[in-house]
Amino acid sequence: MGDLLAATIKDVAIRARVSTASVSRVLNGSGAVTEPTRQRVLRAAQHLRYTPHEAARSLITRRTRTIGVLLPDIHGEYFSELIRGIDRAARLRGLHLLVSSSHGDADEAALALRAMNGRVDGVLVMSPYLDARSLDEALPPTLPAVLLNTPADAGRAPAFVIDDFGGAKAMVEHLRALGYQRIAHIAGPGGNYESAERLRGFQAALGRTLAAKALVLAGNFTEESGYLAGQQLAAATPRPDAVFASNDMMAIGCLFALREAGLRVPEDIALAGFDDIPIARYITPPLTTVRAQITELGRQALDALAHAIDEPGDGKFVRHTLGTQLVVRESCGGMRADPAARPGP
Amino acid sequence: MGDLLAATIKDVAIRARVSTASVSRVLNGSGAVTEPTRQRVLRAAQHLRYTPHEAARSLITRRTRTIGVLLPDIHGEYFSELIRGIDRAARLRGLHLLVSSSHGDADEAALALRAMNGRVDGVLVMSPYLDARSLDEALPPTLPAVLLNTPADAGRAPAFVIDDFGGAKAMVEHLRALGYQRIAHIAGPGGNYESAERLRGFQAALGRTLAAKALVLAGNFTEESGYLAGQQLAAATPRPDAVFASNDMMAIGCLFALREAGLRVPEDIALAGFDDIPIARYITPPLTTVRAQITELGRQALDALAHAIDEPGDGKFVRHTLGTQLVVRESCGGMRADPAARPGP
DNA sequence: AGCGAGAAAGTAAACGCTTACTTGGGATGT
DNA sequence: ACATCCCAAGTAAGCGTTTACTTTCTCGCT
Repeated sequence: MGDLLAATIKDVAIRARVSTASVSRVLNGSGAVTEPTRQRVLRAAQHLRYTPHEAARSLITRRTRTIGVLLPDIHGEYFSELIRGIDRAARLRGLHLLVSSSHGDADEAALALRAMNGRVDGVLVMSPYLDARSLDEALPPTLPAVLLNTPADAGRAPAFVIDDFGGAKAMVEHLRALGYQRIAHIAGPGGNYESAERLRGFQAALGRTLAAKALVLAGNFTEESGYLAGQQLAAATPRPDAVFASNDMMAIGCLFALREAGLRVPEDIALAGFDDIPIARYITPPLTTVRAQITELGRQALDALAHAIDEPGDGKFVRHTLGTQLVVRESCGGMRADPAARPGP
Repeated sequence: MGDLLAATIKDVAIRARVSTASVSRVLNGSGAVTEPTRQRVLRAAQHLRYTPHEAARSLITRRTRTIGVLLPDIHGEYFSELIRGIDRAARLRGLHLLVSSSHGDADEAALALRAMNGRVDGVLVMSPYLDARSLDEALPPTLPAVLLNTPADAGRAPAFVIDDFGGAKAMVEHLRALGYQRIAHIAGPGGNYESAERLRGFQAALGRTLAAKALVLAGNFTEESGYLAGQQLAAATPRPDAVFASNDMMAIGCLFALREAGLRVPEDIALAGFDDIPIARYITPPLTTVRAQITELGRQALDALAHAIDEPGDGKFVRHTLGTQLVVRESCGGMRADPAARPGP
């Protein structure tokens, strides 16, 4: 009796000498069954190593217990922290994750989204590039969704966003309070919502006149783009006395370039980042940054999605903003006591 | 009227005034259809925003076009690089990824594996903790699988492993060649295959007598455990003159502890890691490490799995070993010219 | 003893799709 | 003009589940 094909509920039913309905009832704990029947079914199922075929099950129950996760092309620790938060929350609820990452443009994202039809009960979409219309078009109208770090006008679903504006503003205000005068910015990719918000925070903290003449370099959130920007900064005249990078990765790349150019951080030039990825505290000097609770963002978003799936038509498409926290370390000079600034037990 | 429920093939058929069979034929490009029919169907489908229900489709085709990815609790860039490699290769083949990460023990992994039945065409399992028997038990016997960094005796499926032993050995030999005498090791978690192999490589390079008295500290691949180990190392007498950490994350944590203890790297103590995660080149001093092509590992594994799915019963459960490469940077003193050692454009 | 209530188990109809098989013509060959 | 072949399109079975509905008993009650 080779088990070339996996056992089905029918096989179990035959072996246990009951109907498939009873097998189903036993396995799902629904309906009433006598103990002897229960035992027979359980034994048969175990013997055949039976596992229900999920596709068949979800066809009839209209539930896949899977949620789709659509991510842009994000790198490194930001990515892993986010997934970690989502994965944990999902596991807690017994949900599976269908992950599709590395989406450059809206078309790719829309395609991936369509392909998820019938595979997922809802989607978590991180689409810093998509505006409301593209999203509405891409999302099947029935599909519960939760948006992450998405522009404000994308009102088709609840959204969770990091307070990029507030965090950036606080950071730049901190730098100004420390006495830095010429603060430059390494921006994230164009058209990206988070990037834009952080830039806006940067400018808001500087005020109209200062912002107008501030040096803003283009980047794309990778270490490498930070490195390139760092080279330009080191060569600029007049040289800025502080740099606020739009994320930690770029700050780290920048740090490397600055050091190569013979500049000391923070003595010659202060450096700050955004995200507080785990590595930030381990570089030299430890990086002053804005803590964004990425794992928490993932967790909350998944919880909200799970809720939206269980209670459809709750209708309130609230936009939740997760606060940030200034983490002062040594890369900007003004070191203060801060429990988060040191690693360790 | 309202599209409370997503449109089905039937709706399309009715609207196009053809049978569902014809709709299916048009949409899948199978069978012959006249151009007028084709057009009608296409128009109807578009108008209804029809997307086939994947669960139904895979129920009959017995293909899900999805592969399961089972990962242990790995962190940071190792994780994201691996996923990136897998995701890219999957996208190229039009495959979806059902990801389940953060599995501590074998039981959890087995559970996750079972839950994937009927959802995936095959699985990619990274199970540095699982031995052959547990795996055989957990894996549905019919399910194509590819193993990642798994102990050698797990012969149920093809495996892709990093040459942890060779890489570690080469690194320690390099350290010895540089003249270091008392080389310590920060090990990875117990029971982990990679950890064990790297330790074995460390010992092999030292030779029996030296290995017997070498300082080996326990770690678990996190920065924090590296930090703790670093504190112990700084306090040890006699203090080692070099440390080989089982991965880069721990090396980075260790670096931080050493520096806190007032030690200079590499002058007072040399430091080396393993993996060459992207960040390794950006810390100070840039970390000498062993490059493991993690992205490539993911890519090759996925390709092999796709092949195993398309051509079942190919039967050759080969074990592929991916070579490593010594990346000499500054953390061990003996700086040499090496293109990989510097970042840049 | 007879009857109804309830519990346990079975029957069969979906779920949305693909596909082997059948049907119905029009074109072709003689 | 009639048989033959083929192509386009339709019919319906079946993928593995769940579940509403039905059947069959066993009890308890009068």
